[in-house]
Amino acid sequence: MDQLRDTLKVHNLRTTTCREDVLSTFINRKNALSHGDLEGALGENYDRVTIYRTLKTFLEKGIIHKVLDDEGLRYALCSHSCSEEKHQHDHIHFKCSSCGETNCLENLHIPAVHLPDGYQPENFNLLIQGVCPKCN
Amino acid sequence: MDQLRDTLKVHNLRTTTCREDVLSTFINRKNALSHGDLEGALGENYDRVTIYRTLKTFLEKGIIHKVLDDEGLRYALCSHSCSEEKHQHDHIHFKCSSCGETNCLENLHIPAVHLPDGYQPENFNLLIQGVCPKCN
DNA sequence: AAATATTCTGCAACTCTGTTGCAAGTTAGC
DNA sequence: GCTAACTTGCAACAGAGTTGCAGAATATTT
Repeated sequence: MDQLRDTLKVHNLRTTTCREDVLSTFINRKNALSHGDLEGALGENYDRVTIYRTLKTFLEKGIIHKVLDDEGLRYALCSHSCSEEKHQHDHIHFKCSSCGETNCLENLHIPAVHLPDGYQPENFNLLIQGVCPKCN
Repeated sequence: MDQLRDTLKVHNLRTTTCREDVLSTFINRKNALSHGDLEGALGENYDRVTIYRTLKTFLEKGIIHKVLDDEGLRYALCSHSCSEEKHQHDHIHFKCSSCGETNCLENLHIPAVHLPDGYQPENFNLLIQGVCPKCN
């Protein structure tokens, strides 16, 4: 897929099979993935450390973003072009307590919150846990 | 402090110095604490494992709740009486990117969100990162 | 197409976080 | 005070994440 290479190029990253594979794993599975998920999917081909570093690089370049979770950290693709300079996310994350999948609800935005004086918000993260449509 | 003993008793927990100390640490510092914070404060008196188990117990009994965070897990006191059966939290967490403290904004509630059909929400967690009044 | 500079990868080693089993110590209730 | 039930500390382990370094791969220049 040339699209993978393009994405990497746009973010000034060299094309390597590991990066292509990690990226395409994010694209194919659509939910948020942990390092462990990726290691499970690609671990035979790449070293643990390489996967960690790939995630870190993607994070810095704005290709993926962190998804907080009761039981750890996951990552999901940034939909709108985030950059090295600024991540901009205001969508909601939903974690299913039945199947365990976490997904970005791209269409739902976090409602505005009026903070008391003195608080300067920069970054919002809303996680909703419950049962997803598939498991319902 | 008898209040500490009372709190423990209410939740059917035996009075031990470790539990009293952990509880009073949460009461004195008012922000959310990680296991590491507690180990720093009490680590010379108690074993790491004991602190872990104390946190786990408090969590199950509804004395503290989890606070999600970019860089790990913290815990904070439940203000309204949560129980073993049900935790009920709808307040907002604010993490200061300058001093690193995370606090519960007890007075601010998470705004209602209208989820698409099929999603059954059970649990909300909103983390706002930015600069707090102290660091502003 | 070859040489070079730059960047990535794998390995080894390590740190930090969190868990489990078990024996010894402590608490609460009688 | 005695007993049953619970809690703690220790040791050992599992998992998550990081760092340094040498060798391999990529992009670039000629």
